[in-house]
Amino acid sequence: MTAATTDKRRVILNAALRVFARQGFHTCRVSDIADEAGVAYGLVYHYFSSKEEILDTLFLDRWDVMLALIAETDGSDRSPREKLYAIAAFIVDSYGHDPELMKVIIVEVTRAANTFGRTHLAKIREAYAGIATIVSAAQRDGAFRDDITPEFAAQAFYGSVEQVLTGWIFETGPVDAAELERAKTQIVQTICRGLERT
Amino acid sequence: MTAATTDKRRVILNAALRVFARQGFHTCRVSDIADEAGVAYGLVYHYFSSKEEILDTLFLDRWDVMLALIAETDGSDRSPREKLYAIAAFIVDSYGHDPELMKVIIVEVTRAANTFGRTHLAKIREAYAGIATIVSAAQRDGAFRDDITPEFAAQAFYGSVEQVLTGWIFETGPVDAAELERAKTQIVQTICRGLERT
Amino acid sequence: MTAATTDKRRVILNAALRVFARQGFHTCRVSDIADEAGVAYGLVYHYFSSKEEILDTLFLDRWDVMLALIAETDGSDRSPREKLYAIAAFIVDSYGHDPELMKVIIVEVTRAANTFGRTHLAKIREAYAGIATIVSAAQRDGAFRDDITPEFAAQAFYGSVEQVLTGWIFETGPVDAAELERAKTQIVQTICRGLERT
Amino acid sequence: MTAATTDKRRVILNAALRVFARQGFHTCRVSDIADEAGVAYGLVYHYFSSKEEILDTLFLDRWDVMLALIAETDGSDRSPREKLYAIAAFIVDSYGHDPELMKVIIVEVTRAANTFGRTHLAKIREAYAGIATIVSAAQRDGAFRDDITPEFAAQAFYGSVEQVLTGWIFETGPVDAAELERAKTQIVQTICRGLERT
DNA sequence: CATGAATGAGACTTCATTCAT
DNA sequence: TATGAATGAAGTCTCATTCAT
Repeated sequence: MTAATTDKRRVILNAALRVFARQGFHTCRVSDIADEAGVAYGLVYHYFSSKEEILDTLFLDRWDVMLALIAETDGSDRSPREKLYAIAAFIVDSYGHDPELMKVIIVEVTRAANTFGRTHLAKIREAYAGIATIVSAAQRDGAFRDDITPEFAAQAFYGSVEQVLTGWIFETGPVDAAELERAKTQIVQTICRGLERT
Repeated sequence: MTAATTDKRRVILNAALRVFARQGFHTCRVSDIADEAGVAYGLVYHYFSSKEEILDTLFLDRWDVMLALIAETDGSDRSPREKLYAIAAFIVDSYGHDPELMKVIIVEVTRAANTFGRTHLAKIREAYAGIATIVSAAQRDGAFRDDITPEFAAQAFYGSVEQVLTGWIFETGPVDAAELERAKTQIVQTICRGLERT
Repeated sequence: MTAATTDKRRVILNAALRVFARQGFHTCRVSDIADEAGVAYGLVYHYFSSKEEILDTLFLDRWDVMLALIAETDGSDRSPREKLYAIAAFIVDSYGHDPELMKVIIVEVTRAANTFGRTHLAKIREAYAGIATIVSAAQRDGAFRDDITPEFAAQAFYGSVEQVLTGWIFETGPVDAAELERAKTQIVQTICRGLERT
Repeated sequence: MTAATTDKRRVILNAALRVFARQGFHTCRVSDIADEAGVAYGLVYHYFSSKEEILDTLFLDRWDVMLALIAETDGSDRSPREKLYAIAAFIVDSYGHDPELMKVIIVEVTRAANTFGRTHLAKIREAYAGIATIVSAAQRDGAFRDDITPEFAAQAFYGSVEQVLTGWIFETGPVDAAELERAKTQIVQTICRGLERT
């Protein structure tokens, strides 16, 4: 029996993810999480101080990985288009790999502006800022036009990506690999063509 | 005393809008709405069958206007870029006119996918479909390239607009007229350049 | 147009009867009565001071007729068995004639001991007392044995009658005339045979 | 400290019984039950899903004992009169032992035809049917006449018993043992004499 | 670590009654 | 008489969190 199997904290976190994805954060009860995890009610409070903290943990764990990816991409010497592709690919593949996690992050955090979005606004804006930095550099390099502000460009890029994921989230069936690839290409095509100097 | 002043239904609706914008739908109580409207608790239930129905009303009243605008735009003989500009302008100006209403619609409905977004999914998708129709026609006319699907183009366009509004919603101060104009232009610039055949 | 047709008080009373019979006193709303009567909400309060007073009126109007019948029967020179038959017949025929009224009286008043039964306890007991008086007289005459107290005899008699009506009330279909007759006979047969000196 | 003292479910059930008997089911609040039990409000809902379920439990627990008694009596080889005496004695003694419980069962369930009586109609009718079975057998044996249907006989018998208890329920003082005995005898005397072949 | 009983504040909704017109 | 908008008290049920074992 490995540590991963018995690490109750992890078990609870995974259970919470499934429950949040299925029922929504506000609609589910802490007992639903405990039931899904197969642990006693009170144990949830042994590992987390509140229901909210569980969601915070799920969000931050993943979001920080993305921020790191953006920072790393920004620092690399790829072309602007390749950089944006890398970011789009990361988000899209995240969905492909763990749709439930991305559903929870988008539906319950980044788009839940009155609750968690508020709490994590700074963190969320870091991502936009990172993308804007890439655009800004591309404008200095002459690769991108400068009639579009980097901030707006970042919003258009991130907004497009999130909208595509939102569409998938509310479709019934799973999304196949081909569709994931197509999405990455189309997002970058559309936005970069709109940004690039011809 | 005009009808508008005494129409309690309207008074309640306006009060609810302010309360939803300020506190959020889930966080506010029906009594907050009654207090804000200056009416008795029970009167809210005289005009609306539930707190939810008030939000539905606020959303549908405005959304239907937008769907009509999209349909009308689609039927007009303007260029694709002009059509998309008209839609972006409508949404952006809606925010300029009544930021609270747009905040509530975006935060509590279109982005609240687990609650009202679910209920109004079909209505929301009508908007995407309308935009896709415009793109599709532009592709047939040869104005737009056809390597981007109309559905994806609609998502990129609408996602960009909503993301811009979301940004404003969480800024502290009001948005000035110049910024509204700049947003319209930049959205259409970016997305249309990405879609147009060169 | 006759007075009976336009007497709104009567219209409301009849509507209330139907509504009480269908939905029950506690479950129905005053607005249900107004709707059924086809009058405005507030008019109900013009004629009656409360929902309760409507039920009181329905009950007392009928119950007083029964008390009069019992008193009259008691004063007549019929045999004890004929007297009890007259009372049983009156109650059973009341059901045959207006099942809704009897349903409301029994279900909402005489058997609703914690609410109206309490209010009208004295009135209800007058009926038992009247029956007991008949039994008592029969015992003095030697027609009935005296090992059963008149009070108990009255309870057995009235309890049997009410139980039979309760049975009908919760049957689905209407009760035919033959069954009404059979009930009268069987009640009087059973109880009187049990009371009569052989 | 015995289990009976600390079994909170039992404590709540007993408290509810007292509260229902005193204030009536519809008139009491769940908080009254919690207060009477000396527990927190929410604990009531930890053990019961609704106020209604508490009443159901009180009713069914006792009613099932009575149905068992009727079935057992029916199967025994006593005389019909002894059988009916056993049933009357059981119900009357139930009142002697726990008048509050019988009050609640009669007032709030068997005579509350529009609410719980409706829900438990089938259960209640089982009792009538059991009594009718006893009468029917007595008619086949020749002990009882057959000019009274078993169903009617059951109604007369049960109606008489319930009417006697209803009388006690609304008397002020407690009922002494002698009166309980007298009631059993008089019920069986009256009804059986009315049913027996002479 | 683990359990789940216990707590209690909080919110929606209902509806009898009043009242201005 | 007649209308129906307006009032507001009341009660059920939920559920995050605590705590004794």
